[in-house]
Amino acid sequence: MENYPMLFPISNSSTAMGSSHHHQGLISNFDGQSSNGFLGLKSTSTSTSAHDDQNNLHQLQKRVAETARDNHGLLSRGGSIVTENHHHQIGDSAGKKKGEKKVRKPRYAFQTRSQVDILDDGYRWRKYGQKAVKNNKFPRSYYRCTYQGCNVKKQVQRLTKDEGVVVTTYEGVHNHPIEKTSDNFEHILSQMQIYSTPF
DNA sequence: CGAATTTGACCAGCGC
DNA sequence: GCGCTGGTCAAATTCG
Repeated sequence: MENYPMLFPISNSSTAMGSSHHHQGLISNFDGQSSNGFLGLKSTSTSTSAHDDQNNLHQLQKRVAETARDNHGLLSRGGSIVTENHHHQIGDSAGKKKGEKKVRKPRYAFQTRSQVDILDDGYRWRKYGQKAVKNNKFPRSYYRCTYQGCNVKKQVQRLTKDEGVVVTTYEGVHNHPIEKTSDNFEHILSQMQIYSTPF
């Protein structure tokens, strides 16, 4: 597709997981189990169609929640990041070794309000797949970090309704510095502050 | 010309 | 065991 110009950088950058400040979106409300937990910023439509969206999201949550409970400690209520251990050996190709077949990789999911699917977090991603999910008219995109040895995967899914809501799920941890610089929203903000500092 | 996308096929896990 | 859903690969294509 054509690359959309970044209207406004999403502040999901920073150190991703580890930031004490809360993000906009959140998907990890299993212990809280609040109905509007992951829909905090998104007003739940009174329409019954909203059920589909939630259902779809529910699946994602379910998986994440499952492992989240396992880790327990990693999941902080109110936090915007959830961890999930996933098992997969087919992919990665020549990445895994013997022994760890059921290696569960941590998965971090969070929701963001954005018009574009591609959230630039400073890393280089290569799309390796796109699948349509049921109950969702929008396809889910699968990305992978292009850094050698970095098997970090990312998938982006948006809700059928409210295309403004995008669910991004990170899998793995980057073991390399960010290529891009001065892309941090905070960094830009800082500069903006400098420029916008009244005297 | 090289790298990133696109898109269909293929495969594994799960439910019935 | 079969079929569905989700996830990945890989060839072809496009983009820079």
